[in-house]
Amino acid sequence: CGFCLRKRSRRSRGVSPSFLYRLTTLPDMFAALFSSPISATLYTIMAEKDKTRQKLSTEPYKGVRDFYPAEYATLSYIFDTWRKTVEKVGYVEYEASILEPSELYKAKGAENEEMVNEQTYTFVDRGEREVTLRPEMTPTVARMVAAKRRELGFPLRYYSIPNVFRYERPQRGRLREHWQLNVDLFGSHSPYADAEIVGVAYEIMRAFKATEDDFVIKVGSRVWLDKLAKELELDKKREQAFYRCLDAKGKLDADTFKAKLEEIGLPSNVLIGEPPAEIANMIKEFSDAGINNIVWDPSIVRGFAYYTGMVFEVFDTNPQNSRALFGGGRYDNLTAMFDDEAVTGVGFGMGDVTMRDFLEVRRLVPAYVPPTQLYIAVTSPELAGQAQTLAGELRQQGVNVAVDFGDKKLGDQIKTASKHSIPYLMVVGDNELSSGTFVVRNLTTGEETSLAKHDLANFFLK
RNA sequence: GCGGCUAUGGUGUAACGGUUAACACUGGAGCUUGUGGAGCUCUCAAUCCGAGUUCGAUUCUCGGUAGCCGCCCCA
Repeated sequence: CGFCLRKRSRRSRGVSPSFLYRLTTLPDMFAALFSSPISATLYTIMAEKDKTRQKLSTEPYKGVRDFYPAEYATLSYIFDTWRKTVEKVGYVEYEASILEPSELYKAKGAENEEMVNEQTYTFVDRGEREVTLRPEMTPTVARMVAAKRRELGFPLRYYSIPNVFRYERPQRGRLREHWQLNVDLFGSHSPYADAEIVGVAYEIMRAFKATEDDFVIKVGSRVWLDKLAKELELDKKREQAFYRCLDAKGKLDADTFKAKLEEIGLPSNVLIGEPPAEIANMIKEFSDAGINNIVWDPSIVRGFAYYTGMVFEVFDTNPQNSRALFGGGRYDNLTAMFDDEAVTGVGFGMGDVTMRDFLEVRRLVPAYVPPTQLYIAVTSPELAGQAQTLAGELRQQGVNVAVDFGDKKLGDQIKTASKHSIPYLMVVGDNELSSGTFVVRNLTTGEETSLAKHDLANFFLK
């Protein structure tokens, strides 16, 4: 009854049941066969076998990413650009564990508790402690600053590139794990501190080779909004509805936005007004310095977060991606839950995912070049040892060299080098070893350079 | 948490409900005794999971799961 098993067998040899069925027109016979004890037993055995053969999925966990070298190089490029830019302005890097006690995120009230329960990775450890994978870095850095407030020295310029986790449904630009540059300037109320942070955001965009036309930084003010709310005599509920409406503004067309405002009982011209003097001054100074894509926009609120002063968001000017790339602002009471004396701060955070999307759309991601500079192909396995020795000498002189073991055909070895995007190839065989002259080939251009052994390292180090 | 679309080898695609699930690329072996992207030969490899309808399901229905897109949320 081979065909009983056909469906389960890996390679079907023989006749299919449906084909036989059409020939025979004897369904009863097959019904009998299928229900026979022997075939039923065999079927069960095969099914069991299939189960034990089941392989693990190669998919990464939901909402997280694997980074193969080329992708990791892009991530590293983003990190390097971040680091280079903020360190130029005096920011220094800190790090902490991804594990935090859950209280850290729940402390601010029931609303936060709900967020922790529903949108974080939280578990109980063996010591009955409730632990959360950090969903953001700000509480951590607030804790660190509060812990050593008296010895740190202000103004304090800190940055970090932590991976952060959130438990929610992945979608475009939002995964369950991402890396987030956090830049914070603690301990100064100066409007120049606000300006420095906005300026760093600007410089980061420029460091990624974005032009001023590619993005715009919109600056708003919670102080301005609070004053407005007071003038309009908004209660807490209407104020929240107002902010929510402002937050959604980017997604709405002008008429829908006006309608929403009217729903709350606000005039449609409610957002017309002059910026606070410090912000007007900041924008003017940027403009004087030749930077013209930083503008006043009172509709910027940055959600219901802890911001208390200047707030800003960086927008992609591409109409197809009109969402905010990232943003930040001033907060005044961040360390309040640890310490009586508040430490003020201004800062921002930006994620690697949105940054990568931005760069990809604008073709600003640099081409992948592996750290390996040279691949040595070997004409026979017997010469592998000598090739290793030569490679060792080159490494001593600072060249990154990978060596083939010579157990594949020369052509295939070259293919491997090419597949790995290694820029240069060199063949080591009897001829080269006896003559002491080696040919280095550029695998992109095909250009070959003949070099004596003692000139090899120089070729790569120049 | 809610909604829409999708799900076939590693990748990209194909298959009126009916023959052994096809093709290309990729991987492996070779044709080729030391020089890559070519050609040829051989080869590995798949219908997301579970029910249902049917003589028969990759195909139709339902449920689950996953991916993408949107909503909610966005610290």
